[in-house]
Amino acid sequence: MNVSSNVTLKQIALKLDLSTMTVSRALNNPSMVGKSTRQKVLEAAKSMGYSPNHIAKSLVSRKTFTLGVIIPQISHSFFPEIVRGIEEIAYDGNYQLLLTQSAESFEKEVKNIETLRSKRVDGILVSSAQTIVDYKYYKRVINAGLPFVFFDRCVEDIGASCVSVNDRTSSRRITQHLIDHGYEKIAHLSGPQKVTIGYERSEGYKEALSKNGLPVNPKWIVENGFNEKGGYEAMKKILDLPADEHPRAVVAVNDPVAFGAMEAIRDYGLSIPDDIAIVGFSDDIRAKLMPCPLTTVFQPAYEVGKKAAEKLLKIIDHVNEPIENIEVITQNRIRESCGCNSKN
Amino acid sequence: MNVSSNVTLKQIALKLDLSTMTVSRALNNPSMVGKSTRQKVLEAAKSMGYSPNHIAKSLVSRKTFTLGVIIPQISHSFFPEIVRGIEEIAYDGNYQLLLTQSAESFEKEVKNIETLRSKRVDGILVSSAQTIVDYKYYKRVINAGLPFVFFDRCVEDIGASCVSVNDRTSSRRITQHLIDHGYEKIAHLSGPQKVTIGYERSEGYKEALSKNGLPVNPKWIVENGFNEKGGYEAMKKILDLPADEHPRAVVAVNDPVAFGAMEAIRDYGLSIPDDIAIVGFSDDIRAKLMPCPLTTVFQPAYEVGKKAAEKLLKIIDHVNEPIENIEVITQNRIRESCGCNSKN
DNA sequence: AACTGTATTGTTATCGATAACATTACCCAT
DNA sequence: ATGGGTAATGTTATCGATAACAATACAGTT
Repeated sequence: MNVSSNVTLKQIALKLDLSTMTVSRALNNPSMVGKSTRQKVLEAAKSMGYSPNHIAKSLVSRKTFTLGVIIPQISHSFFPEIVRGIEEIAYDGNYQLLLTQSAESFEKEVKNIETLRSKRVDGILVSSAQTIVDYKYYKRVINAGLPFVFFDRCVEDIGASCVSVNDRTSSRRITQHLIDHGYEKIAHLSGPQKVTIGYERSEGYKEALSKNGLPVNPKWIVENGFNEKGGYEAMKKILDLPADEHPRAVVAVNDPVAFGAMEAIRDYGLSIPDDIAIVGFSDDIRAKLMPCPLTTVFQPAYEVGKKAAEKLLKIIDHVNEPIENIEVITQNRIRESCGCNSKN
Repeated sequence: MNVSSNVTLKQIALKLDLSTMTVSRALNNPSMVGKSTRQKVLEAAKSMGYSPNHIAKSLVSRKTFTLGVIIPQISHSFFPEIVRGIEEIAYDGNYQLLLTQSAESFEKEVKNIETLRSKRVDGILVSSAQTIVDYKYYKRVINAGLPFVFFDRCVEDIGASCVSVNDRTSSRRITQHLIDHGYEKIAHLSGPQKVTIGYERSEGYKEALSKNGLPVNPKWIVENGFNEKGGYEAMKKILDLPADEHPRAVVAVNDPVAFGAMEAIRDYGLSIPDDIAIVGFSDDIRAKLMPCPLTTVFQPAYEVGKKAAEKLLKIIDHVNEPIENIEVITQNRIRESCGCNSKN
């Protein structure tokens, strides 16, 4: 039996010989209704299994208590933690989440946003796809007045707030940590420069070098994606240089790339951190389990989700909420791959 | 400017001096409308930034193209992968997901389901909270005719289909693997028996022992939650037995428990697998990185999500879709902690 | 010229709930 | 007894879209 025959106010009213208005009031504004009437209505509603039709309510109130969330892939890196944070804030404010994945496809992203708009969500949270081409599209949606907040992967100067991690300064800080160890020849396994986090982390790396008067050697900067395999190959390319051109330390754009690089270093018979030190970014759950535990940067993903949802709710509730770039601060996780805490 | 002033059919109609019906038809049933009229409507709709109001449509059609999903915690164990599977199937069928978390609280779960019902989702997918007390509540919702599918954590004999992993047979199989190694004294670090996966995995363990004529020793069965800490303490309790009562192998209810147990074993100066062999369940991303890589059971989470969503869509579309228990088959991941592939 | 058919457009009622206004009944003060 | 006030309930219109039915115009047929 799949015919969800939903009970309506009208049916309750009919049964009790009342007007629908009275029934509605008995359920929502009890003080405006006679005591005995209210009692009868409550009983009938319960026994008939009444569930208020939120759709009809939304049509009148122009409010759905629903937020749209768009992420590249829910199971990827720290998105589960971000979504957890978003959901908790939403729940506390009586909102629910329409969760969609873009799978890094701009087309899917647009289709999802269009559907969310049609469903009249009260606001949208977006971590944009890597393949994004048409910023104008976002601009139109934002100008149409839909509350909008970017998180993690932001699009700048487009009239929307953004919550992210201080990628550049974090990258600069962890690079500085290597410099403080006394290393001067420091390589960088970078991510795609079109992606914010790829670009920002590279900039942080370069800033740290310049600030300390160290030269940036183009041979030591290799861009090859965000995963283990990319890291392995990128590192190999560097290790194929003559031994006297080898760097003494490596800054990887994220932990998986660092894992790949560590394997490459071992495959070359070199040791971490004695021959080559290395640091990552993201504090992957595996980082501390590496043969030489990886020094890396921890990103408070849950906080990012919370802050993004909080900002969105503020925009929804207050007409003149300002546009902000909110940076959630990372923390270094100093382990052994940088040369600290060495067992020797 | 936060006033999302949404364009309506009426506004387009007014501007073009047409009836709303004609505008509606131009957009949805183009063949019923004159060519030049259609052209004008399409242009106006685009230039005015028209977005069809799905809320109003839903009110008439009694269909929202939205599925409710309830999970304990999105960032926990394999839920991200399950949700990814669900979302992909939903997307292909033009549905979207309202994602909610119960945080293992039955009260939250009920509140979420009530809201989802009010929002008139076309169906609900549930992985039930551990603290669930009142199965009657589910029964009422299901009897009300709302398409309903459980996944991973199921409630049986309640009139709803269920998609899960073959926990019992998987547990029996991995236990059998230890027996095939020749081990006879096999302990079990179990999970809470009220929770399906806890109970089923224990049963599988016991079945394997009985089937091979091995006695079940109550001292070797310790129940202490689902995480590392619990595993550590449970294992400690067993290792505190006189040495001649030590088991030769251990079946842990999941990988985190196994990780904790492995630490306890090492802390007792014993070696894995030479003194005590151990197996886990879930193929946690860390399993293969352990000092002695953990033999465990891989659960195809993505498949579970896909199957659950597919079943739900079938129930929504076909009145007489039967109730089914669908089991997704696991695979052993044989590594070294069981005694296989040993480096010695 | 009257008739039928088709293509195109318009009107009305509806989905379920509620805001805004209207009505009724009854109590109390003067 | 009359008027004013309040508590309780009822009526109507509305949110935006669409199903069902209605109307119009014009072409082709006999």
